[in-house]
Amino acid sequence: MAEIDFSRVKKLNLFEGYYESQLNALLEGATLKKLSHRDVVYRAGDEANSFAVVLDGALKLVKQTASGEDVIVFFASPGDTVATLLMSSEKSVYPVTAVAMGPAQVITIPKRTFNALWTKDQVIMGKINAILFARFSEMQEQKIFVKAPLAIRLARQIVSLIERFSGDSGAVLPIPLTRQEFADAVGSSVESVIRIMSEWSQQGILKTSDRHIEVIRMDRIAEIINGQDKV
Amino acid sequence: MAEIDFSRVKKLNLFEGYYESQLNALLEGATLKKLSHRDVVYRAGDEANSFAVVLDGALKLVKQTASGEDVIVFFASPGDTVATLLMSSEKSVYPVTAVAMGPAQVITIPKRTFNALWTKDQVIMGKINAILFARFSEMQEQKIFVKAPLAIRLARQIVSLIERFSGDSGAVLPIPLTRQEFADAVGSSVESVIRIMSEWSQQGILKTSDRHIEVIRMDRIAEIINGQDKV
DNA sequence: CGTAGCCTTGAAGGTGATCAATGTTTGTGG
DNA sequence: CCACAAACATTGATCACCTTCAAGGCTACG
Repeated sequence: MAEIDFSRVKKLNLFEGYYESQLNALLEGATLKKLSHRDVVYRAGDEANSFAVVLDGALKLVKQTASGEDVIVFFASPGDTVATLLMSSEKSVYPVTAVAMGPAQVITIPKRTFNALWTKDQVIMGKINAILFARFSEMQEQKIFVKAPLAIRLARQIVSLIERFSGDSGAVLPIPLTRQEFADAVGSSVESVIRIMSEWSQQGILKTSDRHIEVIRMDRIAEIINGQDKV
Repeated sequence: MAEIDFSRVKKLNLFEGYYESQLNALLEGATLKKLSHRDVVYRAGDEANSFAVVLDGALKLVKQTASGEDVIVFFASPGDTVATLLMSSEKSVYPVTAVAMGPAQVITIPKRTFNALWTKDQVIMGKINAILFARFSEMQEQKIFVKAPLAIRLARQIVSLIERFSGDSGAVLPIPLTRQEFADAVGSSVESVIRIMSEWSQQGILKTSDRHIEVIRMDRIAEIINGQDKV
C-alpha cells in the first residue's frame, strides 16, 4: 500500500478534504494496480472480495450474451467506483468483467475495509451515492434512446464519453475505442457502426486515427442527437 | 404519520428487526399515500424533497423521449425504494415520473429524515444497497438483451415481473399492464407487442384478461428466452 | 349509451443484422 | 528492424424483423 500515489488520490473528488492519516485508514489493505490495455481487473463470476476506484484511464464493464457476444454495460472513468454495491452483501460474485482500455490505474480496496470504515463515514458514503447516481442516470438515459436510430444512439454515446473523459476541454476521446466496442456499447453490429462513422468522417464531423476519436463538428453531432440532421 | 400501518411496514425486509420506537424515528415526518391507478407520486423535474418506499402494488418509473413517447425505466415492487440516491445530493430534481399501476401504497420520507437518521444506520443502508443492486442488476440484464428479438425481450420482461411480483408462487401478474406499457418497457411498439402476445395466447402459453396476465406454460416462455423455440 | 382507453389486423417499407470477402494497421518474436 | 500474425476496419449484397400508418372493434364505466 505504501506505493499508492497520494497526490493523485487526493485529486479525486471522492477523497477530497481528507487528511493523509484518514486516507490511510480508508485505504487499509488497498492495492494500486497499474493496468495495460485489455488487463482484467475483475472477472464476472469471481468472488467479490474487493471493490475498485479508478484513478486514471478507463475500464469497460462487460457482460456476455447467451450467444457469446459482448455487451458493454458501462465505461468507468477516473473517480468512478466499481463493484461498490456488492460490498454490502454477505457473499457475492462480480456480475460483470472489468477490463482496462488503454493504460489505467485503479485502487482495489478490500471488502472488510469498506464495511469496517467506509460505511461509518457519512461523507464518503454520500459521495459514493453521487457516483452511483451518475451511473444510474447514464444507464437510464441510454434506455430512453433504445428506439432511436443507430446514428443517434452512437452520437449520444460519443458525446457522453467525451463529457466524462475530457470534460468541457476539447473534443478528443483520450481512450482507445474500437468500432466493435462502440457496437457492443450501443447494442449494434460492427458493420453498422463503421458505415455510420465512415459517413461522419467523410462529412468532416469527426476524425479517427488508431482508435482515438476527435469530434470536429460538435454542433453537427448535437443536431444528429436531436434528430435535426435530416432537415 | 400516526396512520401508518406498522404491521405492514414491519413485513418489509427493509424494516425487519426494528423496534417500533426505532421505526418511529426512521419514519420521522413520513406520510402514507394510498394510490389509485395512474396516480402520480413524483413528477420528473419536481424538486426532490423526499424518497419513497413501496408498501403494496406497483409503480412504473417513466421518462419521456424527445418525440414524446414514454419509456418505462423500471417497475418498482413492494420493498423497493424510489429516489433514494437523490437524497444525498444538495439540491436535485426527480429524473423520472413515478406512477401507480393499480391500487398501491407508498410511504414518502423526507430528505432530512434520510440524511439525519438513515445514513447513520449502517444496517438499513446495507439493505438500501441491496435494493439498489437489484435494480442495477435488472437494468444491466435488460441491456444484455437489447439485440435479442422482441419475443425474447418480451418473455424476459414478463418473467422478471412475475418473479418480482409473485415470487415463486404462481404465474399470475398481480398488476395491470397494458400492451402499450409492455412496449414502453421493452422498447418496442404496441402493435408488435400485440402480435407476439396474441400468438402466445393462441398457443396456450399465456392468458390475459383485462390487463392481467397469467403464464400457463412457463416452460415454453423459458424456452423462448433461451432461443429454443425454433427447434 | 356514448366516450375513452385499449386491443387488433393488414399492408408497406425501412433500418440494420448477417454473411462473406478483403484491405489495413498494430504488435511481436526472431 | 523485418516479417508475420493478430487485431481491426471496410465494403457490398441480401433479407429478416419491426416500425409505421390506417382503419376498425371491443369493453368498461360515468
